[in-house]
This record gives sequence, C-alpha cells and structure tokens, in this order.
Amino acid sequence: MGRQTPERKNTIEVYDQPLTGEAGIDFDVIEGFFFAYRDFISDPDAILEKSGFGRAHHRVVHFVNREPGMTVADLLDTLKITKQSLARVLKQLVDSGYIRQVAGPEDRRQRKLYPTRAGRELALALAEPQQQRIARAFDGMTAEDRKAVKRFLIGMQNTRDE
Amino acid sequence: MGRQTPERKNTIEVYDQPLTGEAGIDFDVIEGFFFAYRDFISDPDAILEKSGFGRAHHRVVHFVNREPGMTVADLLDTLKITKQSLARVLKQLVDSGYIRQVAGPEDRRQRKLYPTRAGRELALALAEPQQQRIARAFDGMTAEDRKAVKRFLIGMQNTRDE
DNA sequence: AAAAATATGTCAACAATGCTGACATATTTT
DNA sequence: AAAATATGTCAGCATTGTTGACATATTTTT
Repeated sequence: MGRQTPERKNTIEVYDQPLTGEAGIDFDVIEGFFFAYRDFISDPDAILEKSGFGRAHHRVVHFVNREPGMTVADLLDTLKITKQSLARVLKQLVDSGYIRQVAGPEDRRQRKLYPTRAGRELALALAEPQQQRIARAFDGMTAEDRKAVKRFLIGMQNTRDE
Repeated sequence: MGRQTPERKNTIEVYDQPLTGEAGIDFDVIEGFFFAYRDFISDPDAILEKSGFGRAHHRVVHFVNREPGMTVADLLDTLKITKQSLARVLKQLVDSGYIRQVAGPEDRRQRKLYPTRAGRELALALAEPQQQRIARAFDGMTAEDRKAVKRFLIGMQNTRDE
C-alpha cells in the first residue's frame, strides 16, 4: 500500500494523494452506487414535480400498488419512517385521489390502502423511465450477469429480523 | 398480462391486485435498489451521528479524499448541488479540522480542498462498513459476476456531457 | 363490564439538506 | 479600465425526516 505521507500546506498537514483502492476498498462500487442511485431517482422526480409531489409520495404510491390492501402499519414497516412523516404525504395522496383508505374487514381499526385508477397509472408512469434505465444497463448482459446483479442488490440489504 | 379490473370499495374504484412484473417492469431491481441503497448509507450514518455530521458531510469528505486538490467548482460539479448548499457543510468540515482550503497556486481565486489527517481517517472509517457490506454481497460471486455488477452500476448512470 | 392494549390520526416543534435570489470580494481576463 | 470568474455570504423557503404528547376508535385481556 502507498505511503500517503501528509504534506504541509500553510503549516497544517494535509493529504495530497488520492485515496485509492489500495486500502482494499471498492471505491468504484461505492461511487457507482451513489451516482447510479442519484440518477435513477431523478427520472421519477421530474414527473412528480408536475403533480407537486416528491420522492416520499413516490415510495408510498409504489408500495401501495405493489401490495394493495396493506395497512398503514405495513407501510411504516416497509418504509421505516415514523407515522407522522408518513401521515403528511399519505394525506396528500388520499386527498388528491391517488389512494383510498378502507377500514379493515376483520380489524376495523386498520386502514387498508388501495390505489385508485389514477394511483395505478401514476405508479406505472413513474416506473417507466426507471425500467428504461434498467433495460439500458442490462443491455448486452447475459442472463447470468443479470442474476448476479439481482443477487448483489439483495446481498447489500440488511438481513431481515435481527 | 392480467386483467386488473378495478374493484369498488365504498363506491370508489380501487385496484386490489398487486402490480407485478407482468407489466414488463423489473420491480425486483427497482425495489432492490431502493432497499440496498438505504441500508448501504445507514452504516456511515451511524458513525456520522457521533460527530454531528450528516450524509452531505460524508459526500464532501469522500470526494475530497478521492481527489485532493479539487476546487470548490469541481466539487459542486461532482455533487450537483448549489454552492449555498455546499457552503454550509463545507464550512463545518473546515472549522472542525477535517478539510483544509488552500488558494490555488496558479489561479488564486480558487480554493483547493485537501483532507487533514482527521479527514482522511474519517473517510476511511466511513468506507469501512460499506466495504464490509460490499464484500458480503460479493461473497460467493465469480469475478465475472462482480464485473457485471460494476457494469450495471455504470450503465445506470446518466451519460456524461449531454 | 372495566381496563389495557393496539391502530391510527393529529398538533407542534425542530433538524438536515436541498433550492432561489441577491449581493460582496478578490482575482484574472479582455 | 471593464468584464468575467471563483468563491463567499445573507435571507428565506420547501421537502422530508425526527421527537413528544395527546386523542379516538376498536379489540383484547382481565
């Protein structure tokens, strides 16, 4: 590994050598993940702006479409945010007619969440440019490679329970 | 593709069928990316909390370590944020002794950025748990697979220039 | 039936990190 | 000398996260 001796610039020691992968760190993955994710969410961001919504709304619309009938508690557990934080965006989505809340048939304290037609269309519209991006990234990759990518994404996540 | 007929719940039509990959969308990648990224940044978040810093500080410390001597303009271009937004976190990092600013030797209007010893150590400490996570995700993967992941991360990014 | 627990909602305040607009200073280029 | 550039700073605002406290409806437990 490199020496990386600190240099003195104006009487204070600083490092003028780049921090590289020599330290055993996959900086290309760390940075690739940052840039990729940033660009990945910029697509739906542009669409959401027109409706006056943000990323938080996107997540709610997405998961409610993925699992219609999920409860508020389910959603909080998925998003890992507080109910007060969710309440703001959820209220706006309900008021705007993208999501409906229905009292649970067994437990009537629950509020089961469903997308309206507009809600489903919004979810699809938001997913579309993201899918385009994924398709482009997958272009020219073997089925094996794509599997590796999906395995990677799962492997990067926290293990359930704990 | 599925019928996905809207149901009526309390006189308003809603969808009670999950939105699945039938629509030609890789939801496993979309969601995998979301969960993976969230968990990925939670590791350094925990470390930063002790110093009273946030994610924005992390990014600055990271890139200044990766490219010591970069100017403020370089950093703004990399992060794609406004100078006012950068100013807040950069000032705190300079005041706390993690980063030093040196007037450019050719163009003295520039402020070249360098990490101090503490700044380099912080960058390494923040990268460490992320590297652990990457290593775990890569565990059991072939060199071919890992290459695919890196290609994917690049493919997901916006093309330069434009 | 009464008490406790649960699911959800709401009010209020605050923090981090983006943004825009305006203006100041030092330095370099024209 | 004037214009352009690199940076800094002040002020205000938006989004989205947080805590804490308390209210309501409903279900479960005692």
